[in-house]
Amino acid sequence: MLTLAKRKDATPMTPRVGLTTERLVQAGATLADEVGFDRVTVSELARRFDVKVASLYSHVKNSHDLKTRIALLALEELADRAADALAGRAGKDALVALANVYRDYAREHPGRYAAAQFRLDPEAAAASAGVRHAKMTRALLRGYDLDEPDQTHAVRLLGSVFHGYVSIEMGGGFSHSAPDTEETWSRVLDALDTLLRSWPPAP
Amino acid sequence: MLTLAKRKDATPMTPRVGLTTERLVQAGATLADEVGFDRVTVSELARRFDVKVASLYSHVKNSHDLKTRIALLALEELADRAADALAGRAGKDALVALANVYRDYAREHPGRYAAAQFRLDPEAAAASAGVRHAKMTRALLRGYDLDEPDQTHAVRLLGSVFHGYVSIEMGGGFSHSAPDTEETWSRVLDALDTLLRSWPPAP
DNA sequence: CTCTTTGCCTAAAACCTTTAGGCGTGGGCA
DNA sequence: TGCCCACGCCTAAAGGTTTTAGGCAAAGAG
Repeated sequence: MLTLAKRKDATPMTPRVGLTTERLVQAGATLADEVGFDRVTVSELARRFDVKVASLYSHVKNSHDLKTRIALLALEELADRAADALAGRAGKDALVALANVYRDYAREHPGRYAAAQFRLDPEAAAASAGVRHAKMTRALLRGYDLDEPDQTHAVRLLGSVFHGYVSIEMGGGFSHSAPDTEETWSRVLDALDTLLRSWPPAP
Repeated sequence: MLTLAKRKDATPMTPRVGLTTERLVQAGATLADEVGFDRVTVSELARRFDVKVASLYSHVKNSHDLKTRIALLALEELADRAADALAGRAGKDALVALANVYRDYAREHPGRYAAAQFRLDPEAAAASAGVRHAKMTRALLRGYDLDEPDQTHAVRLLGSVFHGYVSIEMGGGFSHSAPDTEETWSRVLDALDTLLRSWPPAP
């Protein structure tokens, strides 16, 4: 739970709560992790800051703007983690590390992760950390021997697998079957490593 | 646009419109494809049937129920297409066919595809066509030489790639970069085929 | 021809979004 | 020290979605 300034008492005109776009986005991200990104609402946020709803509209254009900002935050956080994980690693070591960044982030921050999937309008997308992510995946691939355009293909494949796996797993899609997802995850990473090591030549 | 019964005239009490859960779900799916799954709303549906909102609640428990039903419809349609595509094919041929089912469906029916990703509660998930999908992917893998548990790992990998790729591509994630996604898609499928053909043994 | 069921309606409460305008409070400036 | 203005949160209000409760008329059964 968020613990924020309470001001329910009768004090006629109390000091300002100190709203900021920053704080709103942060609180929004926390809220997303608690109740799900789709339930992040301007009203709920106002409630948590113990402030009237309209007050938030000075700091955030509208609901969509709020969600966009949360998405950007999540992408940034993810990229930071990825950069950390990649530092000093190469080859399969780096592959596993990067893959786990996404998976762990999704587990620790499901709401933020969902936010990272939020459909951004082109301008926001361009200004997002999405570019950093692509760059880092490319960096990771330096440990393998791939030229263009295969490198781009590989970047996209890795992105697809990471995102696809994590999002299916989070959605419970792998639940009711036998081998635990932990084992599958490591075998999938093995397989990807093998694949990248011997990427099939164009026909 | 949906073309449905209009009854705006002054006829005191006109014949019933003929609402059914079926028709609502169908119209909901169409609506999803037109405006996006997240904008599918009981109100909008009522508007399209030219009927009062409350009338829908006899056919659908609530908004969540409606969305769940649309999701189930989409999963069913997808499974039907997959079954068609898989019939009479094996090996890489089958792999490509199945993969394209997902991709094409997402392109033709973005709203329905989004619906298929809707988080189902466990009961609904169990009753969904999700099982059929898993079975078909397993069937596809008969063309490759995989024993358990590797087969399950492979099923999950394929699911991840298909879903991940399609959903990133739909979200515009592959937009601003050079090689067109068509080429990547076919190279990714090549790669998967190669990988399945020589699945790395457990360590 | 009456009875019951079915199907859509009115009414109403609760909640979220968004805009417009108001008014203290605090920081800046003299 | 004191004045002023911008900032920060508020009230008010309109419009949309969700959901429940209860009503009335038409359609179909006996």
